[in-house]
Amino acid sequence: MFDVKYLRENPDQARQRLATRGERIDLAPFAELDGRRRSLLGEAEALKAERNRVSALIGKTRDKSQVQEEILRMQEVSKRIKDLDEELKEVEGSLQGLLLMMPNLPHAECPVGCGEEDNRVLRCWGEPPVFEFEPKPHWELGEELGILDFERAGKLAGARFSLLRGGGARLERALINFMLDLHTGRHNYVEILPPFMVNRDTMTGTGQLPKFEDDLFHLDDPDFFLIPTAEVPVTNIHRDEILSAADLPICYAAYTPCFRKEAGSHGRDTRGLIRQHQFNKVELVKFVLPEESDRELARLLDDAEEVLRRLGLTYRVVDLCTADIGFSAARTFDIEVWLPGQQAYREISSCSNFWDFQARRAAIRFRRESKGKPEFVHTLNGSGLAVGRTLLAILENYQQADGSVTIPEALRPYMGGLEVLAPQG
RNA sequence: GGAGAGGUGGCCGAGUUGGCUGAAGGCGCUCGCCUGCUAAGCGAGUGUACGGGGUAAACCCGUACCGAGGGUUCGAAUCCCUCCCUCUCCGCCA
Repeated sequence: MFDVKYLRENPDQARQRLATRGERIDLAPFAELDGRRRSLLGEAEALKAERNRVSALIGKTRDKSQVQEEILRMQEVSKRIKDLDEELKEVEGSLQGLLLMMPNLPHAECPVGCGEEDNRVLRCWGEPPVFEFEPKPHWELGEELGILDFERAGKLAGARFSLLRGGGARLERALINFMLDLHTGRHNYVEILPPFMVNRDTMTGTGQLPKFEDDLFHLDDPDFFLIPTAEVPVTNIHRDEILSAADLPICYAAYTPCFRKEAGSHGRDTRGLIRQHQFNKVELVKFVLPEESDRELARLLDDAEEVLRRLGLTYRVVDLCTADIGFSAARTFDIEVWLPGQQAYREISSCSNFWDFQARRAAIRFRRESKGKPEFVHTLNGSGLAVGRTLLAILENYQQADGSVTIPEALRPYMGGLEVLAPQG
């Protein structure tokens, strides 16, 4: 969310920077509401000061008949205050609503562009494997191996669900453990296992609400949402807190399932594990000093890349342009893994720096010194990695001519020493 | 689900015949003094947000905040209502 003062003092700059996202934002309503708020506030507060003063006087007067006139006058003042407060509440509600719908400003170094085609490939790692045969897509491999069952998942739940079986289920579990062990053991993240359902405040803190409610699964009875990513509960861990600078950076790694409606992507990636209503992900989240956030993003990105390097999967890193970064992000790097079955790079991780955008919404602050003014932290997060997509990448990249799949070296300890997923596995 | 207890500042903990309590007291923390070092001791300070003033930092003024929201009242941490959360007992359950 925006700093109101920044918006008040630099409306042109804000509009220009937002325009690079492809967002045309009219700041006139903001200026209007902001002005009204301040004038209402001024009047209401002056009256309250008056009332406080007179009420104290009335309190000190034993003989209330002497202040009868003042009491009557304060009755009127209180009525006026009530009216003003109601109007103020309305104005502040509109103002807040407006601010909550505005996306973050892009980072100054974020490439300016109009769409996906303007994203910049920063680097590539590994070589796409060469096959002596026609590589299959993972859904064929998985079904032939008996480890992936989309048909029965459809019976149980519907489209965009999957069911893993035997070695497939184990591989998914192995990947989760492998990723968590790597990040907690070698990259110094603290493991978190958060709630998978959260309330509205939590969803608002990270930016999913109010704008993207349609993308979320919602429970009516208690007003809960299924998390679309661990970013949501984990970032909100420190909502409404003032941290000490000495505690920063705080780095968390969390495995959670993620639930997304995928509204608006009908017909896309309908086959296979790419786009599911429910998928597993290991997420990395950081709370850092503002001046460190660029560097911390580079580190977080490298921590996520390390998973792919250890698994021997070919990937590239893409610097998303202003038109392609998410609502809350100021800068985003995607990691895309090579999928032989589709002859394409596909996103497997998205690592973002949110600056103080989420911190403002969620009131996550820190103090440099014990007497210092609280400042907003910068929050970062990235997938490390999307587990289902990692599993499918392994299936496609490690497939053999006979339809079996070799288990990457690094995962074997997590697979009870298993080296190959063979048919009927 | 049933019965009861409770939610106050970083923490503990006063405050329920409404009024000068942003909030006693203690702990913690910060600065200064003292001290051979440490500890103890002494003194001072120690919330946040918003609005206004100040070129600005400092600072000053005002308003709000005692789980959340509403009500009563000239005035509410204190009274009333609704909700949320925590704890205890019973039931149920992994």
